[in-house]
Amino acid sequence: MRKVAESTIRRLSLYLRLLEEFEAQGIATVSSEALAGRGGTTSAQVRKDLSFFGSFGKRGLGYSVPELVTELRAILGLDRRYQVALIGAGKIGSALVQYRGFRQRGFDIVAIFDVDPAKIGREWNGLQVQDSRTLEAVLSKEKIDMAVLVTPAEAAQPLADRLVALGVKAILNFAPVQLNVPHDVVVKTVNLALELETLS
Amino acid sequence: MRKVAESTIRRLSLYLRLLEEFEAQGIATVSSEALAGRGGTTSAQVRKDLSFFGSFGKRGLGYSVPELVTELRAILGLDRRYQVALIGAGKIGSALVQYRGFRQRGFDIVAIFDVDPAKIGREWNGLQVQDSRTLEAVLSKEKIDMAVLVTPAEAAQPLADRLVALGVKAILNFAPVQLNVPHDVVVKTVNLALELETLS
DNA sequence: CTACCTTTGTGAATCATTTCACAAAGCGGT
DNA sequence: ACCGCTTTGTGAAATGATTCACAAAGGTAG
Repeated sequence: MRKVAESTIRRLSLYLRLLEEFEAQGIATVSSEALAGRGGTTSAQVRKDLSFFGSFGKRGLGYSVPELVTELRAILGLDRRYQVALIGAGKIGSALVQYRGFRQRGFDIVAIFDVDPAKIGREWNGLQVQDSRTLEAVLSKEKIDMAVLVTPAEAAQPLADRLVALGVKAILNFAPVQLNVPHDVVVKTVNLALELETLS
Repeated sequence: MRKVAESTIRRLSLYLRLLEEFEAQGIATVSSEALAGRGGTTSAQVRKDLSFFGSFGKRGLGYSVPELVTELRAILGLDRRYQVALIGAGKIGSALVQYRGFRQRGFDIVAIFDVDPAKIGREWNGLQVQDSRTLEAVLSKEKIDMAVLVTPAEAAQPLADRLVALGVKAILNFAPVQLNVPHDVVVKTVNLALELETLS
């Protein structure tokens, strides 16, 4: 598969969400025009995005909603569940554990770590917060697909290094630092203050 | 000012953060090469980004750190403080209120709203959660610069409409929906599940 | 079977962003 | 004052993403 722009992937994700809404409303088929209207883009963009992966529509008719949902799930790798470790049991971490959107979309948080003795041992949503020092011991038994880093800036890089050493290939980083990782590891950094800055 | 790409703005924000680190370490001047190294980009990119707004460096020498910090703050509009209203006092909202990064970067949360009677009246970080129905009454007195929407998907659009009617020109949206607003209002949507999806 | 209407899929054209590459400029040493 | 080293600022080239526009295909009705 040739490489596809991140912006395309984001839009495919969006289409999937919209299609699931259509499906819930019992709508059986949808045109690129209709999808674009809901998604704030253009019909040509929708068709081009899909065309990177094949042709899923019927000319004159549009796309079958359930069929396209299935295709998009496969394209985005959402036809399976992912095991996620959460590193950092602060305020944001706590919000993420309870956030239903993750589980709904196939991401299961299966382990939580922190360095703070006051937090270690506490139960969060049925999971015990574990000591960060046991990261290697725990994660070599329990295989995870990705990690979410929610730590202070200075703790992020060392933890990222340890995760990489454990074979983790995808990290979602909420710490306001640029992480340095080998190029076969994907890092996505979300910086909340930065989002506000782009608005101002 | 001619229009500048959002990607440029994001990088400028990143440079500013890095420069503040350099400043804290007492480093007086920095080259585009050094900035690029820390920021995961290239020196040409750094220079091009800055060149949209003027020329701030000295050939052969580089950029004065404190000077460039000041310039970037001005460019990004971070040389003043912003009054922010938080709509939705759920888990994520609660995390955001306590998130120091916002205040540090010049964003002050000055009002919190929710519809849940169990939450209304509670104190959060020195602020009382107010009834969403009083949005208009409160915000016509207390002028705000931007709003952060942290509500369930179905509540987001009506609230966005009310905020727009109140003259709010910038909204940071955490609800997983595409908001419909007039084109003079800037909306930035952050979808946490979507970030994980682009990793998978 | 044909005419007509609709909507896809996709090259080509346009528009945007990034990278290249180099002249101009600042500094230090002699 | 001149030379050599460094680093900026910026047109030009290359690359990437979006939009256009239209032939091909599917459906329906007569």
